[in-house]
Amino acid sequence: MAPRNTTNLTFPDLKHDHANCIADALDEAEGLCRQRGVRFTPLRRRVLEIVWNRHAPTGAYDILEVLGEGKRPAAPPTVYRTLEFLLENGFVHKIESLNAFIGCGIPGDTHAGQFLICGGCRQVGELDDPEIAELISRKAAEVGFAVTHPTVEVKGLCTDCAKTANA
Amino acid sequence: MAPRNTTNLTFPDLKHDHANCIADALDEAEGLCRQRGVRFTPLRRRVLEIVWNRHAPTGAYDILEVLGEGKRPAAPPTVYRTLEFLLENGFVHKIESLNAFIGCGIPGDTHAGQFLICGGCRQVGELDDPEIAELISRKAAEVGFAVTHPTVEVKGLCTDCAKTANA
DNA sequence: CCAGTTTTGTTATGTTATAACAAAAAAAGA
DNA sequence: TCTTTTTTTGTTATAACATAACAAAACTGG
Repeated sequence: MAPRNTTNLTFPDLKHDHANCIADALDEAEGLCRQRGVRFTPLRRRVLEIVWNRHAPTGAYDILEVLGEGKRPAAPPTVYRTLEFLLENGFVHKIESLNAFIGCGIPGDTHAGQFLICGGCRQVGELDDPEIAELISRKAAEVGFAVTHPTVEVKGLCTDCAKTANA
Repeated sequence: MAPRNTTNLTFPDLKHDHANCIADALDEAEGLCRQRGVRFTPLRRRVLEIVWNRHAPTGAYDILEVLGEGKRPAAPPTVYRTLEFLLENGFVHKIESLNAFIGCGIPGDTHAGQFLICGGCRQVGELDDPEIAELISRKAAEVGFAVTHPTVEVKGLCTDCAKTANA
């Protein structure tokens, strides 16, 4: 099985098998929906596919535009509702600082997500480090705060963009 | 000197001396502006005061409304520009997941901010733990990502709200 | 097939944010 | 001090992001 992109280790590898990575993500989502007894409708599949296609943070209105191609154009609530479903099921994450959505590399396991947002190429890598999550929860607990959803969004430069910046 | 609120340890203490905490924040900002050779204009002072007054995440349009009281109402760019200045100088933080702004408890030292967002009372505590920042930077570096701005926004319940929830 | 539920469509509107340019105020140089 | 330049603020318009409310359609379980 070809490696899915946006692993928990690094940035999307530009050399990866993109067609397969999308197909895998869709298959995985479908399986999880079946397990959970929720419906993976054509619309939901399509929206998830659009997000994975971009392989980068995608705004709701971008999705809307793609959805409309060919067919009668859709309205915002269609997309937002679908994204809500995909978020609840852990198939996408929302990047708050970008008002955008991205496919989750590790659905199934519900987690908050730790995102590395490159200011150069605008790509986002997902880091899911339990140590970070745990440290945050522990430090918060020390001041009496019970964490339910620890989100980390860090801005910086990915390897390639850092190289370019230095050159 | 009365304790400023939103410390780096806990939630805003409801018993703190609010009038002084605002005055201190304004004085501190004024001093830093002088040091830096930038202008702490009446508008900038006023916006920062409004944010501190709320002592909770404040939306740009909330600020706008307060600014307009009495005078001729201001327009959005006035507020956004002023917030931009306050952000650049580290006097306020933006909470991305709330699209809102909050006074920074430790201006002067530029830092990304780690926020504890209570889902009960909507208060936000600022935690500025160097260990967390460092761990994030280190883990990111391990995958070749150079962090410039590590932001943490965690949702959960503060001590009081957790108690209430259990009762 | 029927009743109930879930999903999607549709219209309208609310909320957050910025572009572009004009006016006013402050700083800097003569 | 007067003039030039820079910075800040005002103003108008619009872009970008998001949701409420209700109607229609599609699916589910009896």
